[in-house]
Amino acid sequence: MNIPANEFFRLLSDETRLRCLLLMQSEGELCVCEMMHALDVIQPKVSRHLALLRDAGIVSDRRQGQWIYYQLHPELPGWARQVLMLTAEGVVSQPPFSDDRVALKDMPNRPGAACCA
Amino acid sequence: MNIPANEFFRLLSDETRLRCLLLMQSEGELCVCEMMHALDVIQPKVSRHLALLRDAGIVSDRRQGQWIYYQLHPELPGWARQVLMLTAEGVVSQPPFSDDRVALKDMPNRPGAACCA
DNA sequence: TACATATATATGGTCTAGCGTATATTAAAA
DNA sequence: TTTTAATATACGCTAGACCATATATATGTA
Repeated sequence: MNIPANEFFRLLSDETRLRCLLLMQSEGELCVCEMMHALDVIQPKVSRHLALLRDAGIVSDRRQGQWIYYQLHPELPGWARQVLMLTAEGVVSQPPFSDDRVALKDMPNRPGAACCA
Repeated sequence: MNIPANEFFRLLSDETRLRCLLLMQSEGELCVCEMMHALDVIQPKVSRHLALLRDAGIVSDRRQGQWIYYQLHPELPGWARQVLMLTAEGVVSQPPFSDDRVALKDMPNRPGAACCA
């Protein structure tokens, strides 16, 4: 990816997208239904935002059965990845980000990745 | 300042604002006319964007005579300042950011700060 | 095949960000 | 005090972002 810096930041400027990104940053690969549950957000909303991140090359996706898993794109430029790391360090202990990780852990029947990936 | 992370990124998502911020990051305090010249952008545009950054606590301003100098806010949270540093490292060698520094150096009659601050 | 689950996309609407132009404000200079 | 320079703000406009609802697609299961 070679997204302009301001475009990268534009994609981080939406709270839903930022929550998804920081959650992937800390938890690794996640499917749509996991993010729906963690953020308590309806499905089309999560999907739409993930599609924007995918189209920009910020995340990559992979289908496994009926689920589609997203993760930070492995080829994300170093500075962009570090921006996400630093941001995570700066805000993970604050809501809503802190709550998202808790809600994810509490999710019943999490699909495969968590147990048999 | 205690701006939410996504709001911080929203403010970095405009190219004009990001150019101003990265220029302040590398050059320190700058007045409006210096940024106008460096970015080749009309005055109300620069002013308006700087006002948004000031209102959010990302930059601070100081009047000296007829000029108003802006700089990254001294109390910017560590993670936010580091995000700017990393971004600068990642993109300063690319246009338009690279050109901005050159254009600033070439500016004739730069006001006080550069010579007698 | 028919149905259920997971995910994606299309649609129409509202709200806001950014723009250029015009004007107001403030300070220095004449 | 008039004028000039630097900066700030107001205004009307347009384009795009985001939303919820509805629907389409793809996979697994009965």
